[in-house]
Amino acid sequence: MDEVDELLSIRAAELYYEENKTQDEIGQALRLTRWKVGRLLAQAKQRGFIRIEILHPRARRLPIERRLRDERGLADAIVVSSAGVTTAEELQARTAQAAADYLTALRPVPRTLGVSWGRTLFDLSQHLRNGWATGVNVVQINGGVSLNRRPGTAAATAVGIAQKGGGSATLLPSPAILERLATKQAIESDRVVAGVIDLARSADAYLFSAGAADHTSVHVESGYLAASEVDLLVEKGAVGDVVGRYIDSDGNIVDPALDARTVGLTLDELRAAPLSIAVISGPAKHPVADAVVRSRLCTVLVTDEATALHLLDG
Amino acid sequence: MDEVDELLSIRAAELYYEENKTQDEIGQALRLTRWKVGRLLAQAKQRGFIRIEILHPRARRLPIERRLRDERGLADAIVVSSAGVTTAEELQARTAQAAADYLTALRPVPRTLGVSWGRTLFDLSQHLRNGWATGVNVVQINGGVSLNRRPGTAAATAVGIAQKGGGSATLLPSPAILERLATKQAIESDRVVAGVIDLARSADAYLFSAGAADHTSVHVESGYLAASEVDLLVEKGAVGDVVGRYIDSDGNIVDPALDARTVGLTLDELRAAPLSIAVISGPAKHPVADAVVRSRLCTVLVTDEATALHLLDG
DNA sequence: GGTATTCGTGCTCATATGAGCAACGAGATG
DNA sequence: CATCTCGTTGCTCATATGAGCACGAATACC
Repeated sequence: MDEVDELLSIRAAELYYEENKTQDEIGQALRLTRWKVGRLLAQAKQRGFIRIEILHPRARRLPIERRLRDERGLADAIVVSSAGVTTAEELQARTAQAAADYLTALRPVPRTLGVSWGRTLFDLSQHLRNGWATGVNVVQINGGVSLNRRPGTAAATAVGIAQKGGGSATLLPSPAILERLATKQAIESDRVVAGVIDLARSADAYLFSAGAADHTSVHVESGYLAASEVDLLVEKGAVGDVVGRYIDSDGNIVDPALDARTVGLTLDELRAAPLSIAVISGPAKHPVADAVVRSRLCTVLVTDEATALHLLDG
Repeated sequence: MDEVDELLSIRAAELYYEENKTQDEIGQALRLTRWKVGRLLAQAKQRGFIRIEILHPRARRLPIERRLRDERGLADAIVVSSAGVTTAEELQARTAQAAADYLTALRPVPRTLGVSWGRTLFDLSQHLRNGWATGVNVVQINGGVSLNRRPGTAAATAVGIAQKGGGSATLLPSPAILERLATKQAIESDRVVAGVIDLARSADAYLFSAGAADHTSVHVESGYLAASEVDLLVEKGAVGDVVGRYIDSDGNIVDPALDARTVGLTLDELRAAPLSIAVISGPAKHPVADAVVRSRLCTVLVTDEATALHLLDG
């Protein structure tokens, strides 16, 4: 295709897409046959001169979703468009909304749903519609009594998802991380706690997010970890946490001693699940998202466009 | 249109524009008739959810061009797309290229073309192709011996346009602005200078740009005006200059005494021309562009998308 | 210099899409 | 409660578009 044709294809595209002319009319205007016009338009598209965007908070990027499924072996992928997004909150809200939509449309409806907690999942619980399901029981899969500010978001997340789904929530009455291994073992051997964890193991599906390994982490905010401890984990290769457990870029536990003091489902139990939905968005979480997908911690990923492209490029 | 339909129209748009499905296939996927799908897509478009952009340095914005013609009474308007533009130079280059294209396609070809000078027109002269016309004579319409750096761009502009158009250039051998009125009158009564100005008055078409009233002005750069003098003009309401003459937002001369010392075509002579092409781009020139169009200094405007929208909004 | 090959062109035909219309149903109105 | 009105739906038909094909010109190759 020579330069003249390139210019003509642009002129044709202007008349076609901006002026809504038919290819025949364009042909008359540019002194071309309508077949030539059709070919010019096809070339303009094929060469990437035409960009079509869907501007809507609920818009998804289906081609990227397919690439994620095909190239990264996911059972399903939901990628929200970031076109027109200005703030990080907006991106988070879009992703949470998409995850809520996915849950709502999920068939068969899980009878028991294991959930983690955190900002993203709380947001998700807020975006769910009342009656999104009829009779879904929710069980927490990792410890989560918030120590500092915003107490109860962990509980509110599980309870919210359950109530709106016409079911009830089973909370895991334990801190996320304990200071001493003996305490953790004692708690896990408690009848109630052990019962909840057993129930969590039997869930039909899991829903969780991931945290970045930095000072904004909910673990720091909630007081389970000091900022300096996170720095140490990063030095050991941590890229973020999943259900409270810090992993490196290969999805391996970074600090086994710390992990042993963490209450809840293990990562291998999560990996064994037939349906585990990860909801991860934002540039800060690109490394964790990568680790989660590579190490097959989830079968379904809900994320944003930029994160998805990061996963595909790397 | 209720919320459900809005969501459906987005789903339909995804399948239509990103997955290249037919409306019939989309109907099957979403359990709708193909007519419903067509209507949903039409609504998505009409509500502005679908954005189609043409990404190319030569792309123009025809709907904006039409609005400029219709709403601002221009004989013609060329608006280059600023999609994907990152630097000011790029925008300038696109606009200059579009003006060069316009000149090349102009029919009837002007026998004599009056030109101004400046960065924009120099850029334009560089973008013209050899042989863009056969036998166009170019005449300078305002004084333009550069005093400081980049000497000769004024001459190079006129000569370049003429040579590439198979004609010759007639230069106006005079400074743009003289220090004393008497000197200006003396120069204008010189046989050669008077002849050039007469020729300029008889040109078939004029091509000029406009300068912003700030310290980046070519007049400051060329040494005709001190930065402080420009500040003074701004205080008196100047928004920029056209062929060396400073105007306010209504297109009136800001400083008649200064204007009397400026050599070249007057603004009223320019306004009387049947074809005068202004090439103006960049955010800094929004106010001058407005003044030029409002006061009918040009019949044809070549500009960028943002400037055009500024003219239409205000 | 003749022949083969490739590419672009204009066509036919099948398909996708949009305009316009009649029938239907939900809600308003007497 | 009957009727009216308006908006929605599924349709028919006209039009716009894309796929595939045969031809001819330009280029490569023997």
